[in-house]
Amino acid sequence: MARITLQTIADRVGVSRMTVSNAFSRPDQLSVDLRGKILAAADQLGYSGPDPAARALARGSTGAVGVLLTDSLEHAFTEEINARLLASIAAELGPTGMALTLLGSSWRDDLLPARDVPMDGALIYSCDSASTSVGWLKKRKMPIVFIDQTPVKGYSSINIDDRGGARVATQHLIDLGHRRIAIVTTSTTIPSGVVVTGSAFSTHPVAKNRLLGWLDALTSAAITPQIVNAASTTVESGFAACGPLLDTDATVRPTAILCFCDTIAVGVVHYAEQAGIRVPADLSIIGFDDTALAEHTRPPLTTIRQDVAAKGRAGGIAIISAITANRNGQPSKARHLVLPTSLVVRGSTGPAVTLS
Amino acid sequence: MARITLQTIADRVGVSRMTVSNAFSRPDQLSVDLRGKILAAADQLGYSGPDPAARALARGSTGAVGVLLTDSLEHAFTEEINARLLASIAAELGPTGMALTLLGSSWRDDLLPARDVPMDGALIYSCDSASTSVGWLKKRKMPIVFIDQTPVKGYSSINIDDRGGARVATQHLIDLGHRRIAIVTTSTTIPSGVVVTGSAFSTHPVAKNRLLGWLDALTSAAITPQIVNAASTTVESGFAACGPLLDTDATVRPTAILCFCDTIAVGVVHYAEQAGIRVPADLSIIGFDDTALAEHTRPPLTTIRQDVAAKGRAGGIAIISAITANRNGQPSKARHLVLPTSLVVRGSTGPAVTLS
DNA sequence: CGGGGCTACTGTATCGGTAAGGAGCCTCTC
DNA sequence: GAGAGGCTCCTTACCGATACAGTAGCCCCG
Repeated sequence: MARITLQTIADRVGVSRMTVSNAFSRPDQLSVDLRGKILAAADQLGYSGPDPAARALARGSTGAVGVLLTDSLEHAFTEEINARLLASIAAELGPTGMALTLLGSSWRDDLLPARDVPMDGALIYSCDSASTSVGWLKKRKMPIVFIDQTPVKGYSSINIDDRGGARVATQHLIDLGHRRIAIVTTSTTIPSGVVVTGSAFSTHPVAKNRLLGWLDALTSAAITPQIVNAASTTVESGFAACGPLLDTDATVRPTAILCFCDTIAVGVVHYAEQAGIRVPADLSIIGFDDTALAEHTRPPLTTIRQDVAAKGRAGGIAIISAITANRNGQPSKARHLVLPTSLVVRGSTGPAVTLS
Repeated sequence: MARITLQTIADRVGVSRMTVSNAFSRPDQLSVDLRGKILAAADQLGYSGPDPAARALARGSTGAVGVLLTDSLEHAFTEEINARLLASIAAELGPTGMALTLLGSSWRDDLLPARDVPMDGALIYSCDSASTSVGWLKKRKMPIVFIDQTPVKGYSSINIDDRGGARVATQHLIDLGHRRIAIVTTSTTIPSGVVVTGSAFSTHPVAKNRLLGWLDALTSAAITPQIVNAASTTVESGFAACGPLLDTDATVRPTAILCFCDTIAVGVVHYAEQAGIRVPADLSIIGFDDTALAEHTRPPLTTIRQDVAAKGRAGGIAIISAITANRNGQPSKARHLVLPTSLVVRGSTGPAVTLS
C-alpha cells in the first residue's frame, strides 16, 4: 500500500491538493462542508496528517527548540542545576506548544545533532564556545540564545553575576577575619589536585568569572589564595581535590575555603569531617549556586544563591521572542541579561580562629 | 542576500547539484580534489551544510527521537523518577548521536508536538493511551515503544512488575501481623481524600496494577482495606490525603499504610509525625519506587524498588532497534518486557501492635 | 447592466535535498 | 586492440507539503 499523501485524498474527493492542504492547515480557506468531506476521506484512508518533515521544509519551521548541552545528555537530568534550568525552560516553552530537543555533542555515523536536527532555534547552555556544535548552530543562522556563556555579539545572552557573587562570598570570609583562604574550583587549564598560588584561568566563563570575583576581593585584602582544581563538579572530586590543602599543619592550613559549587563544597565538608577538622569552628566553607544539597548538608552550607528558575525563564522568553521575530522577517535585537546573585549565610562559615 | 543552497555552490564550482550533495553526504562518490574544491567554495560562501528539514524530507529520517510525556514538560526534570528514566534513555541514545525531543501535550496555535514535530520514532511514557497525542503518534506509523503503559499489540513495551511488587509489599505487612491496612493511592476515578472500602480502578496501568497487587494479597488474607486517593504524587498530597485515615481512634486506625509511591509515603510519614503517631511503632508505612527520598527520610522508608535505569536503558534499546529496523525496511517484532521489582525493608515498617 | 467586493477553490512554482541509474573515459587484461 | 570494469560525474525523478496569485461564480448596488 503506497503512502497516503495530500494527493491521494485530493484524487479521492476530487479537489485540488491545495484544497486538501488548506483543509488541514487553514480551515478558513474553504467551506465547512467541503472541509468535512475532506477530513472524512482522510480519516477513512488513514491519513496521518501533513507530514511534519515536508511541512517543515515548505514552511520553514518545525515546532522544536533545541538545547545544546556540554557533554552527554544525561547530565541534563542528573545534575540538579541543569535539571532546574531545563525545567523552567520547559515550563516557559510549554504554553507555546513547542517541543524541546536535547542536543548532545556526540558524533557518530556523521550524525551531529547541532547540524542535522531540524529546529527553529536553539539555546546554548554552558558549552565550549569553540566547539563544533556551537559553530554549526551559528552557521545555520537560526535564532540562538546563550546561557551561562560569554555573550556573543548579535545574540541574546543570559548570565548570572558570577563575579559579583564570588566577590561577596569572599568578602564574607574576610569580614569574618579569615586571612588564609583557599579556593577549590574546576577548570581545564590546570591539572586536577595541584595547589597553585596565583591565578589560573579557565576558558569557561562561569569558572573564569567566579575566579575573577574571588581574586577581586582577595587582592583588595592583599591575600594570596591557594588554588586547587577539582576534576569535575561532583562531591567525590571535591573530596579528592581538597586533600592537599587540608593535610597540612593547622598553623598553615587555610581557615576558609571558597568552592566553585555546592557539590564540591559538600565534598570538602566530608573531607574535613573525616580529617577531624570542625566546620565551621576550624574551617569555614562556602559553596556556590544554592542547590537543595546546600540546605541539607550538615552543617548547612553558606553559599551564593543564583536564581536558576529565573535564568531558565529568561532563556525561554528570549528564544521564543527571537524565533517569533525571525519568523516575521525582522531580526530581533540581542539583549544581554545578567541576573543577580546573593549571599546566603548558613552554618558552614564562622569567625576565623587562627592559632598563634 | 539570497539563501545559499547546494545549487549556489554547484553554479559557483561548475558542477551539478548532485555532486555537491555527494561532497557532503557521500564522500566516496567523487574525487578528493573536486570534493576539496566544493567544500572550499561552500565554506567561502558561508554554506551551513545540507538543510536538515530538506534532508529529513528526502531521506525520511531526522535524527531525533521523541519522548511523549503526560503533562507539562517540566515534570520530566523535576520529578526524580522521570528524571532518572530520561537520563538513562538519554545515556542510551547518546552514542547513536540522536537527539532527544521532549514532547508535551500542549496544544496551541494548532501546534501539537506529537503530530507536528519531525522525528524518527517515539517513546511514550506513562501517558493516557486514549489521548490525542498518543493517537497521532500511532497514526504516523513511526516506531513506538511504550513505557509504563498497557502494552499495545504490535509495539514493544517496557513495564515493571507493579502488581507483583505491590503484592510483596502487602505480604510484608501481613507477615508483620498487620490486619488493619489502608492504601493511599492516586487515581482519576475517585475524588481526592475520600475513604473507600473496596476497589477503585484507575485507568492508568501503573496505578491499576499496583492496586491489583495490593488487593491480591489482601483478599487472600481476607483483609478489606480502606482506600484514599491522593490528588497527585507529591509529598503534600500524601500528607493531605491520609488525614481521614489517621484522624481516628487508635483502636480503629490502620496499623499500616501502603502508598502508591515514596513521595506520598513521605507525606504520610510527616502527617503521622505531627499527629503524634510513631512510625513504625504505631504505624507502618511502605512506599513504592525506591527513590533517593526513601533512603533519606526519617525513618528511612521500606519500599518496593524498581530499576528505573534499566527501564530507561531497555526503552532506549527498544526504540533504537525499532528505528533501525524501520529504516531498513523490515518491521521489527514487538517485544514486551517486564522488569522485576523487589522489597527493600528499612525502618518505616515493623510488627503490628494492636491495642486490645 | 456593469462593476466592486466576496467567498471558494485551483495552478504553478517552490522548499532544499536525496536516490538510482546512466554515460563518458581511462586503465587493465588477454 | 577490444571488451571488461572502475571512477567520476550528471540526468531524471521524486520526497510531501505550502505560498501566492489567480479565476470563477455570486451578491449587491447604483
